[in-house]
Amino acid sequence: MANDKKFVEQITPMEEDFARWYTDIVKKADLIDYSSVKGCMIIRPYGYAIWENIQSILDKRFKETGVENVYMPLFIPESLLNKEKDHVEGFAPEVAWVTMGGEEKLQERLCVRPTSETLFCDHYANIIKSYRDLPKLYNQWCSVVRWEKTTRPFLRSREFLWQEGHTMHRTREEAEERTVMMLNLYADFFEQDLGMPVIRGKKTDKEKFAGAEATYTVEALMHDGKALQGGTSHNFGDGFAKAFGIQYLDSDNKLKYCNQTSWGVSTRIIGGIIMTHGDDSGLVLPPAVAPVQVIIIPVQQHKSGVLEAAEKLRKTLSDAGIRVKTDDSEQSPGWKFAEHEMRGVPLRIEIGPRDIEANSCVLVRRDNREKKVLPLDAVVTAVREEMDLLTKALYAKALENREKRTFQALDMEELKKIASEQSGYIKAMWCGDEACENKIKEEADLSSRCMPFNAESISDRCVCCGRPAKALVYWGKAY
RNA sequence: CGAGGUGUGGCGCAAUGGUAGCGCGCUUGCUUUGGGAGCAAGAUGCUGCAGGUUCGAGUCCUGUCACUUCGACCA
Repeated sequence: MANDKKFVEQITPMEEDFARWYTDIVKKADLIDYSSVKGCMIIRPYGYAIWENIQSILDKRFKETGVENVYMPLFIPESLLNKEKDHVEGFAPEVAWVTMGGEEKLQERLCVRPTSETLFCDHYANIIKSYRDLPKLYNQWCSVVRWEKTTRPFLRSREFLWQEGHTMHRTREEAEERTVMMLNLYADFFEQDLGMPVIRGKKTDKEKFAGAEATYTVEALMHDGKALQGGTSHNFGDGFAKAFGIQYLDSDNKLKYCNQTSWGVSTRIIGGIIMTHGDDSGLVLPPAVAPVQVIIIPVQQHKSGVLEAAEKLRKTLSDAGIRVKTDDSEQSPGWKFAEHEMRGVPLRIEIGPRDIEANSCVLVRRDNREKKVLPLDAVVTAVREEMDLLTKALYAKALENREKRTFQALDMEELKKIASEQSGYIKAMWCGDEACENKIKEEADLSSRCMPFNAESISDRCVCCGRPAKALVYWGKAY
């Protein structure tokens, strides 16, 4: 029965319009608000708390590998940005410039960082002298600006929050090792904490980072079959080092160029979480990053003892390190159920007179709405267990979606046919020639997502030109 | 940046060029409370912004800004 009230609060069903479903969720779950500058979003407390959780998990793991946090300036002088040719060409079309200081025109215009390679390099050139100074493992949490034409909350905004790690190494091998290490760190985070299966692989030259020798990526597939680049890790070799003169005196008394990496993930992850796990009732958050992991809903809270029992339960869970809140607002229980489901809270506990009498409570999971009656003294263990099961269930469901949406093609006809009829990944062999990549983009509207590590071979011919194939590529449409 | 769509109380919408209205939400009171509760009484508006046409503009025209969809470009 769609009474009016329910109808008004409803979000657009995914199947009807995925894009609207997405914007409904970011707005109605109070993740963001639009600001007065196009493409710059206000990340509201509930949305920012998700980011804080992502930050704290990753930051801890970075540091476990020896990484130190630093802060670089917001501005990059034009001359500095221009030092590495591929890099400028890659970013020039989308940088914002500061040309005035107060009322006076600046001698040299400054760009608002779109990424900070150049700043890190400039600094590293000053502080690295000897092999004893290496490696340098720096990271910064900051925002960057890229003047995008079309913008979407979390997925593409003109200013976005991210972390960018920049490391300097003695050898190419050591840099490569770091590049892969960070990619795997991201992949584990996506899979184990966020319940998002990813494909680890290498970007083609066309898709790699401006100035990089190799770009590795973790690619996730969204519910609608579009791909999302979750995080990237780049091996720069000594390209930037040569452009910026970053040299060290090695133990053999020879002056050598450093080898460099960079790696990053952004608030785009939040968009990925929404589009991977969300459903028609709203957001579904993986417990690892959910601002509230358990919401307690007192039932018949005006009756004596109910709020007290809820508070006791809240304290027990909170003391066990679980992020928990009680909703003791005046709304009806049914309203609260729907509200917290919309906000993606992973677990709900209902407690009312019936439960109190039986010394129990009702635990409900967000993903499948399964209810369990629990004795009060078993709550902590049960909550931990259910959070774990829920993350695994999210992963399994997302993996199922990806498998359902992964196809393969042996020739162009097949590729185009699948691309026009289906939405997802298409596996196909590739000769390595950018001309074929461009042709696939033009004719099938697909971009190369990545060349997975340890890929199988489904043919020895390029899907496009029929020449001998060099790699298996996952093709798709991306956010 | 190209083509479309939309801007009206907090939210969702309505109003042949002629007194801006409805639903939700909000406030107050009572009754309710295990899946978006009920009744009653209230409050809330420089119609995105700037010009123009007109006796009169939410409505027509021009410009501008924002959001949005689809393309081209990108984390």
